[in-house]
Amino acid sequence: MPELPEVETVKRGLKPFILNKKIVQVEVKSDKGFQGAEADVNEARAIGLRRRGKALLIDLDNGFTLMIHLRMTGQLIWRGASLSEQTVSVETENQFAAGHPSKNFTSELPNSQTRVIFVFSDGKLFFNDQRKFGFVKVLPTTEVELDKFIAQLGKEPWEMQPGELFEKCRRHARAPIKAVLLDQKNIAGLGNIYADESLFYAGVHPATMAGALTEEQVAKILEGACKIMTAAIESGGSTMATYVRPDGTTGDYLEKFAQVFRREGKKCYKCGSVIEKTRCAGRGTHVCPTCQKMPSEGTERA
DNA sequence: CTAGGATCCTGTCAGC
DNA sequence: TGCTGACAGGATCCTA
Repeated sequence: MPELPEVETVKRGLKPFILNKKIVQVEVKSDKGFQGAEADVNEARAIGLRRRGKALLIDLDNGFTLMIHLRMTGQLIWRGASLSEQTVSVETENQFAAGHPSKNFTSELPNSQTRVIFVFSDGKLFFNDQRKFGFVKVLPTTEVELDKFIAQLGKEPWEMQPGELFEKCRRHARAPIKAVLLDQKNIAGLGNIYADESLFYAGVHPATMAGALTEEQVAKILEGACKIMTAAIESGGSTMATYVRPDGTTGDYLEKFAQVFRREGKKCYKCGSVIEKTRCAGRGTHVCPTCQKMPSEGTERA
């Protein structure tokens, strides 16, 4: 799940716990989840946390940087002192959990999904991932911008002008607009949730060919992406606090802001029509059939 | 060059 | 209950 707002939430939430702290030891449980040399991390101090698109960057005081990508199901969980061997609740102090919401947020760690453990002097940072798509990569700080993923990344939504996104749409004129939004080379940070939500905001059907959109429509989509993601960050992205209900049961953090995502079969908040789930750009896609009109014949693509 | 599909991996859920 | 197939919030690689 982790898209831009979730990674930003991880960055902000983790900062007070690990900034200026020293990594005493790294325990790699899954080689696939750790690229680079452990020796370049041991005994290093975290001196800065940054984010580019969906990538989290932790700069160390020895000239190296940890690049962490959570992909679909990654999560970062901080447990202070001796909290790792026990279950915790939202009220527990000195803990923080964000990323893909799952029961790992509150359960004992490590568990079978733990890929890497960063041991600090006063706590542990767990990198968990149900599927092994996410990774931690150690690279020289000066080479972060040269990393293939970072180098190709499009602009952050807030730094992009509507005209630039419109130009991307013209470049990919025959692709559905949703595919254009999901391609990180065009614009950084949008994933399946925020692409669907931004398109609903703009009243644009996801299957509309990008080249058929007006500059005004593209501007509206970009405006939606910025507003929705800002609101998501302010409400805490996907953290334990937004995932665990007051009574302790776990739920869906999307309930708090999603207009269409995972709302198939339910009524549109705007017009009352039933939200539909279809497939577009190879992904599950949610639309309000009334608010997001299918373009006229010949301008669509399944 | 672009667009679209397969693919990495584990877990869950619907349907039989 | 147990099995099977579809699908899951990402990004890359391969093909046409």
